[in-house]
Amino acid sequence: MTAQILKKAFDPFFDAPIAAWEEFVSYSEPVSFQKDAIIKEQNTTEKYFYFILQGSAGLFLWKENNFVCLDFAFDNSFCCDYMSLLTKKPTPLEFVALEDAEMIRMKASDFYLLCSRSVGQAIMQASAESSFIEKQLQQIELLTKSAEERYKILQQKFPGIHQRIAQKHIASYLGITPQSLSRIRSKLK
Amino acid sequence: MTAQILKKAFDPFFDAPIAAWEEFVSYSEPVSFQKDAIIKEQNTTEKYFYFILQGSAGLFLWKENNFVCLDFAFDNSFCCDYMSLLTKKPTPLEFVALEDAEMIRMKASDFYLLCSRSVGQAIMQASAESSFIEKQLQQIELLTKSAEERYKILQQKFPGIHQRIAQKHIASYLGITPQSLSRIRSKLK
DNA sequence: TTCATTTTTTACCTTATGGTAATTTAACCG
DNA sequence: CGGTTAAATTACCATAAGGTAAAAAATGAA
Repeated sequence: MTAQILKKAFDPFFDAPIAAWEEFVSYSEPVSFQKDAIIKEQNTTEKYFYFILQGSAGLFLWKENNFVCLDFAFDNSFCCDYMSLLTKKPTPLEFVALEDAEMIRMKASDFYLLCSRSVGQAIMQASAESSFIEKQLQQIELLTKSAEERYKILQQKFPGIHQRIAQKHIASYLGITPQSLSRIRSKLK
Repeated sequence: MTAQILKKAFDPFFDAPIAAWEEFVSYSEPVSFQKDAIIKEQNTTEKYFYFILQGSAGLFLWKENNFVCLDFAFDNSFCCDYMSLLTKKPTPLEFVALEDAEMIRMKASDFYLLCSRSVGQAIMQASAESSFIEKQLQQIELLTKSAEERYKILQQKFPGIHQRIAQKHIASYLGITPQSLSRIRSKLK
């Protein structure tokens, strides 16, 4: 059952009772996307909060003539254009399926509702906090590590990412061009 | 009164009743720091949540042989090693006064207590959310803007920052060396 | 399978930024 | 106020990464 999957996925991070996850799932609906499907278009407001059961997705931003990836999300993680969901305003961010994906999702209005309920509220607070921490870690990597080091860290965080995600997306996430990542990779092996 | 200052500072971002800010202040104590005072040492756990009444502070990370600045905080803003406060674990981050500063602060235990109270809880949730959004904006700047553009954006965000903060700290925040920032500045004028 | 398209690799040169060091300027302190 | 220290500037060269382009490889569709 889906609530069990959620509880298992998040138990290492914070202890929410199974009832909280069951409430979470009760507000959610299943949804699936094909690879490259645009889940949320740029300059729109996020309407859903997603949990990936299987597959992967990425949050992108248009820069000059190509996309930059701000975040990868894989199986058993929350994802969405969180900035837009929180501000209830459109953002230039695009949310894209990077593989065929099975997700569950909750309407934004239900997300806000859960935020105000005692059970769901702890989950939402933890979600905001862990999102901040992840972002700060990304900032630290960008400011203190070389592109090569960032690539190694990404591989440790998501082993096998190179088998699932196009190299150009990984390169954009690292803040370099696909050519540079290709050079780094050939140097490493 | 301090609660008024807090309400006025945050009214543009979310509407908390004055009672919430009064509760916030009731848990807080005044504290002052001299320029360059280390408010929290690296590899310790954050014990307080601060609000700056006057002055400025920065969050730093040691990199090889110098410090990198992750965040600046000026008058009328919250600050602390938020990652450490949330995880209750030590971080390599150092929190430093960049000018003589007047702050109020709340013990971490009171911060967690307020998180669980209905009034304070909204503030804490908003704090986590806005911290995330700020971090994501920083990540976007690092990934999509040149050092020169990032410098211009920083000046717009904190007008007069150059009169208050050492250039080497600004350079480290931008992800470049003081020499590079000096070159950019001489090119701009 | 074959063809078309996209992605990755490689090469060549350019550019932005880093490293070292010396000089000038500013800040700090007695 | 002068003297010491730290910070900012400037110059020189080194290096990591970008831009363009072309070839090779992989992917996807018919």
